[in-house]
Amino acid sequence: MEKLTFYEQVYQVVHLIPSGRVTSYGAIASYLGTKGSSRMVGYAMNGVLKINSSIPAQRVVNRNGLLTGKFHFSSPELMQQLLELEGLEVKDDQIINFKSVFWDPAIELDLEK
DNA sequence: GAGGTGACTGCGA
DNA sequence: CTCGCAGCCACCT
Repeated sequence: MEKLTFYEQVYQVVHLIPSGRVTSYGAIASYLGTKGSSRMVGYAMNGVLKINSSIPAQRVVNRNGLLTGKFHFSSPELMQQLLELEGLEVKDDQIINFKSVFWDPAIELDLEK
């Protein structure tokens, strides 16, 4: 793990997000060590989506639980639809009970350690 | 090599 | 409460 770009690192973490859970860009950034650059996570997703559209990017939202990046999907409504299919509640582009479904890689992945 | 961009975040007014 | 500004860093042209 040295030649991997930020995109690939983000890709792996996002891919590890369990169904029905969501995380924030800041959480991923913090886990990757670049906590100061939460923007890079979102930027990475944009690039990763182009090379691999199978990534559950709908599980990645901003720290408010708001679907900020929904417009980057095939359709803006697709992101909310995917989240609802996973059992999440979305209202006004915002995830209901967000903290209850929040999945922090820095905690969940570091738990076994 | 340098400049521009961005799916964020936190703090101040 | 809402709105605005600055910092942050990797990737692309």
